Order: sequence, then C-alpha cells, then structure tokens
Amino acid sequence: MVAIDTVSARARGDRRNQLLDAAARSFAQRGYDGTSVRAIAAEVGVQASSLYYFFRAKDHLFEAVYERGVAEIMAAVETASVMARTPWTRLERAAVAHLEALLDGSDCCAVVARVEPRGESDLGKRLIRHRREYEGRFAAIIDDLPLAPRTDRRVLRLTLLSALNGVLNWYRPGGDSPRAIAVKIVGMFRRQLDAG
Amino acid sequence: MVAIDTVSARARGDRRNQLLDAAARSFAQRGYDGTSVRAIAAEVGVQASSLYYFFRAKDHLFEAVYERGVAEIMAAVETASVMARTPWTRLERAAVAHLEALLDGSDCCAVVARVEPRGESDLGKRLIRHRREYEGRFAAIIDDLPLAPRTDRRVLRLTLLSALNGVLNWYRPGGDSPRAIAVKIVGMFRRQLDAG
DNA sequence: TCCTACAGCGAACGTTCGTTAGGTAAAAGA
DNA sequence: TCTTTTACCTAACGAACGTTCGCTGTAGGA
Repeated sequence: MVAIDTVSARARGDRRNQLLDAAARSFAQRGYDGTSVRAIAAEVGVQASSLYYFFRAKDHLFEAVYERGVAEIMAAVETASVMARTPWTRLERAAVAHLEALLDGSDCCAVVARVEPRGESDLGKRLIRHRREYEGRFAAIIDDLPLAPRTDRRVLRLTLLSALNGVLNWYRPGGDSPRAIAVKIVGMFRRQLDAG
Repeated sequence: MVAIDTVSARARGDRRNQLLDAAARSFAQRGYDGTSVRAIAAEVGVQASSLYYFFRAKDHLFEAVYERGVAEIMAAVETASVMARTPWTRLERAAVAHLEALLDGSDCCAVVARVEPRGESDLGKRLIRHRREYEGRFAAIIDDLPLAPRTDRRVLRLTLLSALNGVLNWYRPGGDSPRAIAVKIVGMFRRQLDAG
C-alpha cells in the first residue's frame, strides 16, 4: 500500500460524499418528499440500491445532510464572530457568516434553512435537537447585546433568523452580495435596539 | 324550492369547500408532496376519485387553496390597515392582521406562508403571480413609511414578511398572542428606521 | 313518466416509491 | 494462495401515488 493507489485511496469515502452532496442539492431544491432516492443515486451515477450500502435509509441520509449543514453553519459563524470586539459587530459578523453559508456554502446549509423539521417523527425530533444546538449559539450572541430595556430577545433571535433564512427565497445573484444583505438586515435592528 | 331544503341547499358547494379545507390543513402541515389526494378525500369521507369531480387535478386543488389564502390575507390586511391614521400604525395593523390570518385564520393562509412556490412549473408561475399581488399591497404600505434615507425598502419588506411568516414555525398557543408578536416585530424596526 | 344533471362510488390503470435479497468483480489481508 | 471485505450490481418486492373509467342512485324539470 506504499504505491500510488491513486484511484482507490482518493475514492475512499468519496461515493458517500458524492451521494451526500447530491442529496443536499435535491433536498434543498425540492424538499424531502419531493426527492427520491433514485434521483439522488442517478445524479451520482449509481443504482438506488447502492445508496443503501452507505446509508441505512432515506431519512438517515437526510439526517446526515442536515447534521453536516448545522455543523458547517456553526463553524462558519463561530470563526467569523469569535474575534469581534463589540457585541453588535459580533452579531453582524455572525449574520454575514450565516447568510454566506446559506448562499455560497454547501447545499447542506441551504437544507437546514429551507426545511424546517416537524417534531412528530423520531427523525424530526433528532433534527430539532441538531438545530437547537446552533440556535443556542446564536442566542448567546444576542444575549450579549446591550439592548433597550423590555426588548424580547427571544423574538429578536427568531425574527432575525427567519429574516436571514428567508433570503434564500428571494436572493438572486447579481444584486446585493450576501454580505451586503446581512449587513442591511442587522442594521435595521441595530440602532433602534442598541442601548449601549 | 320554497321548502326547508335543509340538506340539499346547505350542501350545495359544501363538499367542495370541505375538500378545500381538508386540503389546506394537510398542505399546511405536510406540504404539497407530503399530501396525497387519498388522504384529503379520506378526511372528508369520500373516495379519492370523487375529488376529481370538483377539481381537475391535485395541483389545481392546491392552486385553489393558495388563491383563497392570498385573498383572505389580503382582505384581512386591507380592512385592518385602511383606516390607520399614520403610515407606521398602518404597517403595524397590517402586520397584526397578517399574522392573525396565518395563526388564527383558515389553513389556506398558513399554506401561503409555509409553501413558497418555485417558478419552474406552470403551477409555480401562477402561484408566484398570486403572491406578488399581495406583496405589492404590502410594498405600498412600506413605501408610505417615512424612513431614514438610504433605507432599502425592498429588503425591509422581504425581511418583515419573512419574519412574520417565520412565526408559523415557532408560535405556540399560551405565550404571546399573534397580535403581541406582530407588534413586537414591527416595533423592532420602527424607531430605528423612522425618520418622520 | 321520462330525462338529464348531479354527486358520488369501486375498481383499476400505469408509474413511482422506499427498500431488500442475492450476486459479483476487485482489492486487501492472512 | 485462500479468504474476507469493499463497493457496487440486477431484479424484484409490496405499497402508495395521481388519475381515469364506467357505473349508480337520486333529485328536479319537462
């Protein structure tokens, strides 16, 4: 195994990631029910049954996509916001990173923003747990904000996240950049609520 | 026909509305692809084939639901906002009416907020036309707002609508009323952007 | 009384769905 | 060299999908 092993080594875990990416793209565009395992497999160039070699079931595949999406958004937001000097610039950087992840990042991130999990099934409950993980991080940033008294921080957090996620529905390349949009959105809350 | 004709007359167009309501409920909860015509029909107590007596196809039924939803939201917003004295109170009343329609109104309204149409199919294009009809009305209200210069009114409109529609994903009865939430959300933009 | 329109019914159409079973060529390990 | 594991394949399963078909009872109009 000291040899070149170009194909074999590079292909290790490659199909799995290809399937994950193809699934993310389709889930982001057509939703969970609008996506068939056959379509995912076909995009990669394998049979639908081969998908079950890597994933136990369709919903496990979806969960893997969702989990990766949450992880990628969290990482992006974390590295972008950790070095901010003031709470408001931290929020702004977090918002920019969040939006850039949705629009320029992998399709896994778009899935997280587009498909909101319903807590009825077992899968739904697990997805909600993943998502809460991230929202908790966002909530911490908002808790640090110096806000006018009697501001409902929970509503602020949910409003801001909805607004950012909603950009996915109307963003078109060529206009404002994701960064510019995020700055505008945060700016709409900023001066009004700032008490510092 | 002067007689009581209780069943017959009350039932005229009744099945159709029952199907419309059942469809709206399912579309709002499970989305378009997650809803089967058999499930809709079963909830009303008829066969799936009977549904095709009233609607040409599943997507026509969906469009009927969507169209009714847009109409109901527009009507609610219109009557709520028309008598407002100032632009900001007009926006606040519009937001309250919008949110109350989504949360307390018919399920058709929830469908409009929950399912964002994709413009690829013929159906999708028609749905987008329906939605634009309403968003135009909302844009007019925002255009009347005295805002700080260089405020992007388009982003404001899309942000506000995303925030309001997003409430559907986290609202639980028992906490703030829809009205209170809408007032809070509008209040977050109000003082900051107000230039009047 | 006959006729037509209405409001459905039950059965079936062909397709697609998620999933499983069993097999196979190639590579890796012993 | 033999064996096991990896990474797929083909074929098929039963169920569910949207939709169409022909039929039927019933009510109102002529």
